[in-house]
Amino acid sequence: MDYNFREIERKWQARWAADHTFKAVEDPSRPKYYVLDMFPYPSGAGLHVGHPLGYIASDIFSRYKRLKGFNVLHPMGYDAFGLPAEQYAIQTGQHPEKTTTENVARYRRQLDRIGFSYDWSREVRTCDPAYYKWTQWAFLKMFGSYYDLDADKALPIERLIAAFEQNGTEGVRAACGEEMHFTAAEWKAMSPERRSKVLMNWRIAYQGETAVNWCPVLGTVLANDEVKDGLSVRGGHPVEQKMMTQWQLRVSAYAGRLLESLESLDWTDSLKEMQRNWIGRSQGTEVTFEVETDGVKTPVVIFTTRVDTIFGVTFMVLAPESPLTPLLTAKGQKAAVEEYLAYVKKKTERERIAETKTVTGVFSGSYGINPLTGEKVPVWISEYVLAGYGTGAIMAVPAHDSRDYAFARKFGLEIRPIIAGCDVSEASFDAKEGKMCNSGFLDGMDVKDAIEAAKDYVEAKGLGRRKVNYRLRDAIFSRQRYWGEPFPIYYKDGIPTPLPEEALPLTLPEVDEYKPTEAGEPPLARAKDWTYEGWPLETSTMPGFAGSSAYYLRYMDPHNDKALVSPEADAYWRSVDLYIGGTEHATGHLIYSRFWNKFLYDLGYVCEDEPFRKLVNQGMIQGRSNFVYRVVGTNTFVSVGLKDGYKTQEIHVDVNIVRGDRLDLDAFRAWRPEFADAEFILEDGAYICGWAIEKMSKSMFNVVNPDEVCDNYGADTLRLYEMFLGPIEQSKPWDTKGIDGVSRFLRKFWRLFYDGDRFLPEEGEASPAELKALHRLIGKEQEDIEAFSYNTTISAFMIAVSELTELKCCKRAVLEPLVVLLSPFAPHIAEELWHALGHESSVADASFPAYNAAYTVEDKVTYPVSFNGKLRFTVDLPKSMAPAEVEAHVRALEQTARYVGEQHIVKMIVVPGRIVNVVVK
RNA sequence: GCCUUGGUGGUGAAAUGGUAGACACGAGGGACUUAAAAUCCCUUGGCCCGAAACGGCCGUAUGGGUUCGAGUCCCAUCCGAGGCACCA
Repeated sequence: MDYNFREIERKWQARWAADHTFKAVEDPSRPKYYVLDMFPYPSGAGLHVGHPLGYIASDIFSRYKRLKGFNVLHPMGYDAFGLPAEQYAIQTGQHPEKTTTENVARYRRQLDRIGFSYDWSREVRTCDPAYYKWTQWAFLKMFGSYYDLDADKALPIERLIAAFEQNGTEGVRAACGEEMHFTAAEWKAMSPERRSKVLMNWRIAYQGETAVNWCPVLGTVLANDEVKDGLSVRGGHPVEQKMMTQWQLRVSAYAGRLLESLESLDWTDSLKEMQRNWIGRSQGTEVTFEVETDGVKTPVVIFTTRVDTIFGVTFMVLAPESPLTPLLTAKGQKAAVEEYLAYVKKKTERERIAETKTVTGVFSGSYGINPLTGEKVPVWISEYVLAGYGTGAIMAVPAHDSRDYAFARKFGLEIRPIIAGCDVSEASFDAKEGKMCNSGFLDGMDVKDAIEAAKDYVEAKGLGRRKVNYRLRDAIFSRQRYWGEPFPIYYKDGIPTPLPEEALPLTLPEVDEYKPTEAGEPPLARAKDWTYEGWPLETSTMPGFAGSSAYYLRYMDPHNDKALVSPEADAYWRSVDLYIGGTEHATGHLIYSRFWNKFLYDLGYVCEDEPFRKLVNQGMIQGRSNFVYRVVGTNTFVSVGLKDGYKTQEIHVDVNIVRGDRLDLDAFRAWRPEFADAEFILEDGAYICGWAIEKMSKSMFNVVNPDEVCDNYGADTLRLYEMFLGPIEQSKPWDTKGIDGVSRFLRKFWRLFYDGDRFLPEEGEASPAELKALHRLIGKEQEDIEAFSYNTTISAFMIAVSELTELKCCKRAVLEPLVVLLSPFAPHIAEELWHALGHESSVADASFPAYNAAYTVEDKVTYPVSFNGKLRFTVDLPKSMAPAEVEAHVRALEQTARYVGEQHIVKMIVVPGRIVNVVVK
């Protein structure tokens, strides 16, 4: 019997599905392990070989953990709401649900061929009303909560309202948009509209006006992580800043906790660092400057991390969008300021980024008073100060801040150094080192000490206070699009009002077109009767990250229609033990999910504070493109090695008709009609293609479909090969050159069991050499899988199989454990052989063989080693070593021992005349 | 500019501070075969000596350092990848 992978794989995939082999059931008597992949967006293009890289890695780990006795939860689903399906719908008029369903079916077919151990009974789709009911539910909970700074967690908004009724804002410490103060009497006197507006200042999900990223081409706002270099991540369309009223999530309230608990996570340092930067904690001071405008005084709070440089302040700067800007514009400067504001406003975000080096600004006509020196300094307005960070106003110290320096140089403002001996003739001196000067009471202090001393001073004198700022902004949560979750909000007398929980899910209505209305309203405004009890419903929808923020919780209890997840299921599965996915979600999904989870944790719906314990980032698989070279003006193609002799045109050729850079000539002629009569200039009888590493994409003809690899080599070979390619965290090009190696390995493995039709395994005792090969592999595999070093595990496998082949091993006692060891990597062939060995149940239910170190130790003899006439230590040497060699070794050891001195040498490995390994206790 | 990474044969890559290049691909040579496929064996970092060797020298981006011993640790430099970027 030959290794017929097509038949074997088809057979076992059908069996696993029919037997529900991988169905996970809560079982408190067994330890759980939750392995999760980042669920895919089912695009129209289908899977390419890059997608399954992470899925294969997690599948191997799942199967391994299962063999180790864990009750493994390994689910899969689809992030099915999103822009591409909607753009397609706008173009074709097809309902996005239709294309999404088709794409999902195609993904599923492709995934099934690779033999994953998913529990498909737990599949979720974010666009399914039974699923998004819980996305809407969470939104309602956020709408109904505020963040209490004393409790340091989210609490029901009713508690805040009760506090307002008692004492107004007095004594309330809670995360909010702007500082607000009112008494209980004032609160009670407010109209319902006013109260609704005021509460928005505290709600965790709230409606508020902010500068948003508006993308005119997509007709929607975008979150910060959906914009890169001033262009939308999806589609690459220009994005501009615009003030708009939008739904937002108060993620900023969780900035401190998101930062702190990062420490406890088993994620890579680089990913944690990315999140740290994104959250951007900075410790500084808020200081109040009196600003005088046409004789009127206004207190202006500025934020700085360097109060110690306050004696070097020579001007102040306001953000153009700051609400203070009109207030602080003096009459005489009004025209100039307005002109500048108009100039800033018409710039797109992209232009703003492109021109960061151009310094612009305008004088406001006001003067601020330095609270420490009483000195008057001019107040300027410039776009280099951001309205959204700190207080939107700064004190400028050009001598010690490079941005202030550039501004001062441009507008001829004074540059006053306050650190002794620094040179500011060419650039600012930003370093926090040196001795203070020109700084009153700080003079002579070291800069590091001055920072603290200045903070203490400012606080003691009541001029300001210490303040921690975060860069992390609230997430804009509405999109003016069709294909997303509708908000469970209606407008009663114009007041945003939550739908009752019983009304969920609020399902997406049918519309005649998927475009915005003529009036510029979102597509949902086209829906007939989009109302609740006669009142209009919200017409925007939620963004992509809404549905993906808590999907890992839904897998724990996917069919529950009473709760997102039952307390029992949550208490059993708790959180994801291993999460595998790409780094591209570092500042999006992975922040939102953590926020969402912490919120649910605060309200007591989940028992773990963090969703993803361990996270592994798989690298990307790039494409390896191939080229042919057409001699210009002909239909003749010249092989790469000879192309320099001709004038040629480089043409991408489909990598699927190239093997090992050799072009399949007939397939090439059949590929395109215009190449049907192509002629070739060969080298060494073959046409060799050129190549380059590029992104895997249709237009480069370098997309390799996993289906084709499964057809030609089998799923087991695909799995093994993708893992053998290199460490999973690393990006690497897909190159089919090496695939024959693993394919050969599997056939060799098969031949340990079958010689033609003869089934070889037999009873009887295994030889020491055979056991040694087996146990070395067991030890190595355990160690490597835990470290996600799958490529070295596979190498160890190849060595073991070569050894056993050479030993002509046919002992069941060796071969049977070998099948179990292989099963996480190549489950189909393992299952087939496992059943051939007479087992009824799946190899997935076998247990991982126990490692016995005794078999791997070589025969050794212990020799005493002495120097200076005293016995110092012993050394193990192979039994087979000749006496003369032993003598040489012992002398070498003595020499080394002299260096090592009195320390005790535990182990030493020696080759003739040379010490190789000394282990010192 | 800042942060995080990485730099090892023709290629993908291995190496708790201890014989660098395991394993695999490719290449070259050979066996089996009418032939091919499949399979198996040998060689394969560079240079040198030699009839042969279990011979010698040089090699992990570059330059220093720590160590009995450095691909691995420390410092500086160069190059690549990813992230952030007027965040005061």
